[in-house]
Amino acid sequence: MEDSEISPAERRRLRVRGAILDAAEKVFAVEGEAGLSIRRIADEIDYSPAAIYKYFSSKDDLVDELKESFFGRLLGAVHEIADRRDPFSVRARRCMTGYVRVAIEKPHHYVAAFSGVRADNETSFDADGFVGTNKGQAFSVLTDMVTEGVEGGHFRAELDPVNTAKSVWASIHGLAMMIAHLPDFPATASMPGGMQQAEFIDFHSDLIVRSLEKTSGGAA
Amino acid sequence: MEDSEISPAERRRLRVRGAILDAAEKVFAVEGEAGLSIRRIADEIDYSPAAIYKYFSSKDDLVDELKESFFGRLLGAVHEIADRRDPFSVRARRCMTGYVRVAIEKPHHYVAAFSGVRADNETSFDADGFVGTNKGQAFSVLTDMVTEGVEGGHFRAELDPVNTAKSVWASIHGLAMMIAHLPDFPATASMPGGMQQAEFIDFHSDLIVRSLEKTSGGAA
DNA sequence: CAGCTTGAGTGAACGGTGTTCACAAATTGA
DNA sequence: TCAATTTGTGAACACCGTTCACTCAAGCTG
Repeated sequence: MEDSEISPAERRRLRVRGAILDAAEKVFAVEGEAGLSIRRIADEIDYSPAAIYKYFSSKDDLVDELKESFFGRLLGAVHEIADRRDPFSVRARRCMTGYVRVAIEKPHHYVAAFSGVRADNETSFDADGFVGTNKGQAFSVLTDMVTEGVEGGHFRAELDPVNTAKSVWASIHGLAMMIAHLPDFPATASMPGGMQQAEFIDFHSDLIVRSLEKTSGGAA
Repeated sequence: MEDSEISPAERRRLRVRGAILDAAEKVFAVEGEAGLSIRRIADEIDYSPAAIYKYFSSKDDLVDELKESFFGRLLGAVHEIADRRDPFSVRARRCMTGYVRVAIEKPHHYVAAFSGVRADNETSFDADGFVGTNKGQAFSVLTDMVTEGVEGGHFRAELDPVNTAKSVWASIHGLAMMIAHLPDFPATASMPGGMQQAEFIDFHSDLIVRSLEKTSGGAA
């Protein structure tokens, strides 16, 4: 076995590190970044607050790892959908609905994943290191999909894949954010014609795809 | 003059209150909610931190007032556009581009206006007090526009105004949020075919309107 | 085994936050 | 002028992220 290179000490270290992340994840999922404090994590895992700094250089560092791992899962879900052998039109829709669905499973994660970008570093959209990011990859999945749609003749030929993908991303991002902030955004019981959440996500995705398709004219 | 009901004392009080809000606004616009602290405001206006609590019951209260007043300006701008006598198709597009344009003039305000909703109270989308809110009014402007589009025969007849307006709002909200978080979201110099910001907002709005229109098929 | 080095873990502290509270000062009304 | 109400304050409380000198146990080396 080649993995015997990791010593018991390292294994112990990794276990404690994991415990920190687990505790943080649990609090973060329920109460968001606001409810998460170093002292709280330390309390949860029966360590002193200062101990955490042996494993993470700052709270931001710790939270960034939570965000990245969440975005990794989100990316995985979208990739899994995009790689299926469904007809293009259903695949395209499912990419969007899937994105929103997974994103709002952990609203605090999704919101935080975008909110924190500014303070971090100058995460320009096109800066180096974006393409390698989970976020960057999620974007390239979209770009590929639009490209395929244009080349396959499903989408209008004049659509530039990069800009179109950005627009699509913005639209589904908007819905995800809306639901994350106003949990019952779609289902407004008091308003007539309100939809359930899943139904509305389909509706929204359908509108987006329609805006790209060659022929969107109704029947007849 | 009937406004002589306000005594000099009240006028003084209002002036101090205004000074607090002004100082807060100035800091908030540049550094966002993170950079805003009661002590900082107090410093700026040469008062003690505790004094502020004679005018606002909490920091959240103070910030809420900033957000509401910003959203009021945003609402005013959209209304102003919606009430113009332009042809419907340009008015519809301008509503969206205008919304995004004004929203991203104060990115911190716009982001905060949505972020804080959750903690506040249970601001369900359809709860009482939403229609009276600036946010609620901004939404009804959109609903009216979609209704007009459907009734005027510009939009597909099967579109439900309420759900459609929500979808449209989500899409433009998404772009506004994207730009607020990633300031150079549209203009990716390193990627070929990148657009400038204003150009991209037009592009995005156009896609949205196209998804609603009866005939979106390309030429010929 | 002794001795030394390395790293984990800690308690106390620093500077920061929002907020409260008893108290002083000033302004108002009678 | 005197009482009452309001405005403003300084000190404190409880929290926050973070640092630092310190202890102590584990691991390696001779």
